[in-house]
Amino acid sequence: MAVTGDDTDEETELAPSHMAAATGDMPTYQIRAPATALPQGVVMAASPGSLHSPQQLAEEATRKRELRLMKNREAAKECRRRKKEYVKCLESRVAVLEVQNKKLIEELETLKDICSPKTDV
DNA sequence: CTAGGGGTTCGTCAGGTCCA
DNA sequence: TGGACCTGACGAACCCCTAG
Repeated sequence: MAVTGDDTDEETELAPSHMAAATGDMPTYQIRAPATALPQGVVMAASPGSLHSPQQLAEEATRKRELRLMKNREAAKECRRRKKEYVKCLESRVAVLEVQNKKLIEELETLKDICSPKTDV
């Protein structure tokens, strides 16, 4: 996300969405992706109807768990990537606002100089 | 050289929200 | 309401730096 000099748009794609998740005051910064592509190598389950023996059931449970862990692993990576991006975005915004603030302070000082009564020396 | 402290990254779990 | 998804929290592994 390129942040240009005086870019002050209020609604970036990373703007905090609906609410603070779970515990906190930290805003969320996610956009629900419409679809998640399965990582390579993932084989979808056989139809449940084809399972018979306890061993097959156990294998299916194991396979489901591994699939879940893999998906969560990918989700965690994506979540961290978005968070980094969000933090970068905030930092850029801070930089922009600091520049703005500095300019305003300078302007204020200039106006004060102009408006204040002169003191003779 | 090495113990250990601080920082980063990663995988996992738990608990929350969202949606069919 | 159950399953999918998201994310904070936590611990482990790793790296780098520094004092002794």
